[in-house]
Amino acid sequence: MGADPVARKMGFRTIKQEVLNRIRNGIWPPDTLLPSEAELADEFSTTRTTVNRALRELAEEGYLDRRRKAGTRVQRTPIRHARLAIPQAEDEVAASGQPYRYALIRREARPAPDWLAAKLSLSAAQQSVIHVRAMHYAGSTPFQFEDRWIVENSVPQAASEGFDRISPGSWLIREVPFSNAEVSFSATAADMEISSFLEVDVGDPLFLVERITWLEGNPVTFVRLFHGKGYKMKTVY
Amino acid sequence: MGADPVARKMGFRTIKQEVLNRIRNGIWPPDTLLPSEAELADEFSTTRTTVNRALRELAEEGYLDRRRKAGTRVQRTPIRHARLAIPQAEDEVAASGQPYRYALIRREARPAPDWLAAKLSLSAAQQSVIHVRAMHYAGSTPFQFEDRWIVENSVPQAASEGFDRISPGSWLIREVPFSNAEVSFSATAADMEISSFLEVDVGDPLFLVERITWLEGNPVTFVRLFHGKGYKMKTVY
DNA sequence: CAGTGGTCTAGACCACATG
DNA sequence: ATGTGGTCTAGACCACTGT
Repeated sequence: MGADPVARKMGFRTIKQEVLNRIRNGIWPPDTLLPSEAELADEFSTTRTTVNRALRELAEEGYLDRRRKAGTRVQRTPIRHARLAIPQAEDEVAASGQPYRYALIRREARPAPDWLAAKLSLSAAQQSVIHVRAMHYAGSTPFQFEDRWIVENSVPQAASEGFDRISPGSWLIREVPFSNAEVSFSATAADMEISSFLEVDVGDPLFLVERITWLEGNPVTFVRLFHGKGYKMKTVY
Repeated sequence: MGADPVARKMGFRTIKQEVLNRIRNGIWPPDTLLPSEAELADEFSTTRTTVNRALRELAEEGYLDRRRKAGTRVQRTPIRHARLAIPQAEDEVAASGQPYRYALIRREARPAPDWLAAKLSLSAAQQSVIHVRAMHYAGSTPFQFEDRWIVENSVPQAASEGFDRISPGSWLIREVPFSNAEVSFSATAADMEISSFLEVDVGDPLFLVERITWLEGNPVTFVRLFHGKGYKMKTVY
């Protein structure tokens, strides 16, 4: 065997695959120090640029750990990441082929409650918030109950928006498209109000998505999205 | 104004930022066709390689849509993706600083029930499965109830593993580290058995992770992970 | 067919972390 | 101090796809 007699096209994809194979076959067990980029480039008869891209992507995908001077090592436990889309209710319903409908329940401007001020670390100037509750439907079926708080100081335009035709989510994505967010997923029990809107029994388990959004360090919005019975968030990795 | 008088270091990061700014400021509204890589390279006094990396990453992050010949366009609705790690219970507990404990409840080899055979599209040779139920604890607190099915034909080594000292999850990651998976997250109600193990009331909402794993097209395992009260899966994006 | 992105080459300089 | 990855340059050929 030895070197491949008919060297195949050595693209960065081929190199990624070959490196994965060597890890998989135990040639490079976890924690192994890989040869340097220069050495690999030589072995694969290619340039360091190409090797770099292959290794950089593998590191991004969780298989390798790279550090300057220290070199490239095989991760002890490959940390796999699922990539999951966080779609708007509207898009999610539309993707299922059902007609989407939005309905505002209530919109009110008011001072931020203490728990919200604490949760978002609101400054004195950010104490004025807008509370919006709304429903999203897939056809005639309740899809999602939205309970949202918007920091007026961070998005002044919200003061003049009634949210009776457009959902706060869609509106925000248009007004503040580039933001950072912290999301959490959990299970919770339906309270009386939510159960009536989602048409489930009180106490029924609901899939809950909570998200805090910032724009350049300023808190923009906190939202709780309660999903109807049977909802599953799926992904592949 | 016009051209920047003191041109700053034009790395691919700077270009990414500048492109994002132009989208954000409405200079390049959604659906806009961006200048070609060559033109941008010229504008930023850099090479096409650098521009390519900037745009490629922005496309990967969901901001741009790139097609040969068609060019690069601004996404209508930026599709944001959250990257979330799918850790082993053991790692998750350890990360919280609490002592981890594993306890096997039952392990039994048996023919696959019909629903499982259907769910995994099991062939005739894959009808023999191992059913494992186990608990994961954080200190003395129940953390996770694991209900797992392993296809014996796909992982023959499982036949001689008792799973009384090592959890099926940890064992599988060692034996079959490179697999594809389909994951779903949902909320469910605790049944009598699970509620007793997780020390919650029957009917209480539980966060449920379900995962099907394949190795080169062959079904390896199906697992349901029921998480204790108050569990939240968090991520940032 | 022609224009665009996709990728590779060959070489260089630099930042950084480790020894 | 030195080796490694991080990044950039300048140029080239190719693959795909819209016109």
